[in-house]
Order: sequence, then C-alpha cells, then structure tokens
Amino acid sequence: MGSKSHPAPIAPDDPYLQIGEVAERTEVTQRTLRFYEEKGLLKPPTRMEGGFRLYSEADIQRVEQIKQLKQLLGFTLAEIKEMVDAEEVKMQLRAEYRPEAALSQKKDQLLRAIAVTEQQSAVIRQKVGALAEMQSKLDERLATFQSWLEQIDEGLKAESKAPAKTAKTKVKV
Amino acid sequence: MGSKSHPAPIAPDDPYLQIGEVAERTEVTQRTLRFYEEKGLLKPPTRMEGGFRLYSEADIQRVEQIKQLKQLLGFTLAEIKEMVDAEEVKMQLRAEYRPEAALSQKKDQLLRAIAVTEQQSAVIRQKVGALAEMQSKLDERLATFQSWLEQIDEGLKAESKAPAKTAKTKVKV
DNA sequence: GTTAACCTTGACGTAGAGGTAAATTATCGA
DNA sequence: TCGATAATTTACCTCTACGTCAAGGTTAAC
Repeated sequence: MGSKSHPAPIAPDDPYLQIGEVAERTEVTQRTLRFYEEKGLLKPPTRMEGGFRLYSEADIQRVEQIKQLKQLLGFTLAEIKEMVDAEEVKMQLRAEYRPEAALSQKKDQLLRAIAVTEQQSAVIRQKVGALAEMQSKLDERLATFQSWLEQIDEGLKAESKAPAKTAKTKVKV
Repeated sequence: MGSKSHPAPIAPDDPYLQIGEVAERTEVTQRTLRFYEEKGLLKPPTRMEGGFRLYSEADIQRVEQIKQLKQLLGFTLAEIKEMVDAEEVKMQLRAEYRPEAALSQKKDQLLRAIAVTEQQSAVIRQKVGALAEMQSKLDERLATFQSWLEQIDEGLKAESKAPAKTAKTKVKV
C-alpha cells in the first residue's frame, strides 16, 4: 500500500480511494454511494482500467454533506440534488477556462446560483425558528415535569409515614 | 352551517369537525389523517352514530405538530410517534383520576417521560448546531458570489466600451 | 498463475408514507 | 323524503431510498 509499483500521475496528497474505503469512512453502504451517483448527487468518479471507482477526498466531503442534509434536516434526495447542483454552478464558474462563455452568460448563471443559495438560507432560517420554538416548549415541559416530580416525592414521603390503602394523596397538575 | 338543526350535546367552544374539514384546514389529505390514526400518531377520534370521525381542535393541533416534525425537521413517523407518546404520558398523568395508581408508579412514568423529553431536547440542540454551521457556510458563499458579480459587472462595463471578439477579460475567482 | 478480497452491473425486494379506486353508507339541505 | 355531497372501509398502486442477492470481472498478494 505504501509504495506504488510505478508512480501514477496523481497528486500524492490526494490518494484515490476505492468504494469500500469511502463507504467505511463515510459510514454509508457501497450501494448508497452507487445510488447517489445514479441519482446525480455524486458526480461519476474516475475509474481504474478495470472499472473500479476511484473517489477523491472531495467526494467524501460531498457524501458527508449529503448525510447532514438528509439525516439532520430531513431534506429529500431530490432537494439535496438541487443544492448540490447549485454548488456545481460555483465550480463551473471557478473553472471557467472557456472564454467563449460571454460575461453576461456567466452573470446569469451567477444570479441563478445566488437565488438558489438565498432560498436555502431562508429555508434554514425557518427551520431554526421552528426548532427554537420546539426547544422552548420542551424546556417548559421539562420544568413542569420537574415540579410534578417534587410533588410526588413529597407525597411518597408522607405515604411512608402514614400508609393508606387508597393513596388519595392529590398531586396537583 | 351556521345553525344546527338540533343542538347536539357538545360544547360550543369545541365544535367537532369531520375529516374533510380537518383535511382542509391542516392541508393534509383525509387518507393521511386515517393513516396517522392507523399508525397511532393520532388517537382514534370520537365517531358519529354512522361512524364518521369527529375531530377536536386539539386533534388539529396535533396534526400541525406532526407536519412540523415531519416536513421541517425530517423526523420519521416512528420517531414522531415516540414524541407523541411522551405527550400522551403527560396527559395521562394530568388526568390521573385513578388513585389506584401508586405514587411510585407515577414517578416511574414521569421519569421515563423526562428521559424521553431530554433526549428530544438534545436532538434539537444538535440540529440547531448543524443548521447554524450550514447557515454560515451559505452566507460565506453568498459573499463570494457577490464579489464575483461585482467583478463581472466591471468586466461588462469595460467590454461595452471596447468590444472584443474573444472576451478574454479575466475574472478572478 | 491462482486465489482471496474487492469491485462491477443488474434485478428484485422492502419499509415508509402515503395515493387512488371501488363499493357502500351517512348526512345534510331543499 | 330525496338526491348531492361527504365519509367509510378494503384493497391495491406508487415513489423514495435504499437492502440484498446473483453472476460474474479485477487486483493484488503469494
């Protein structure tokens, strides 16, 4: 593993990974990686001669991002694809080695990318708001529970001193 | 609609609603309401003699809550059921008209409810954290886009003054 | 040069979250 | 009292996001 038979023309700080290792490191299955590729969420990775997929570190980052969007925030893969596509626009712009693209065209792309990004930002703000509201409700409930708990503990103490058949001890809720 | 043929024995401040109206107001389908009931997310509502479901305002609240948890936060129905069940515990405790339930039993229930609630609280905190991170990344990206946009606009201005066949105007990204 | 470990592309299966249709029954307004 | 809506249940369909074989091809190590 440490020494290559013959130095391949790839940067040493970007060691290509096979699907198995990517799966292990990102904690998704290989099936999922192929599925994401199929759905356009991951761009088709480079391949070895035999056809084995070769992923880069950037791909791993991408997978992590998808996981976040999915698990933590409940976006669907379709929604995530939109976001990822917006990210692509950024990359396209950056790699603008084709001067044929008129500046006004670039500007249009850029404006679209900005619109999408602002949209996402708004969605996130909304979610944060909703979450904050839920959080405060939960905190409130916890406080209520705590007070009930105290009252019950009191009741229990009294009960242990004067055991009654029917525990009529009222706990106000 | 405004006047009942004969006053039913229901509180006027809690007008019971049929499934159609609930569906309309909550913007979920009737099928979904029945589905949630089937899955235990909504408690079986009272029925008319003929079998029609009669929902209360509380049920509507419940549906809204489920929508929030699902759409905004990406919880699964199973997870939501857990939360809803925890809420039920609260109600059970509140309606404790059965003194047979020993205090220590109540305490156990309460402790369970507290544990669940704290769990939920932790999950939400996590999500908020992740969202904040995403938000700042998006903001960063937006700033980048804006600066690009400015550079492009400059380029366009120059181009309009000295039109070139191949727009070689370099825009640093 | 063989073999174990790894990868490939199908193809089918499935759980979650409902949609849609059909046949029947209830309610309500005129 | 009678239709026109609106609800009921039952049953099957769909779409997403993968899981799970199956039948091979590749790589690398020995």
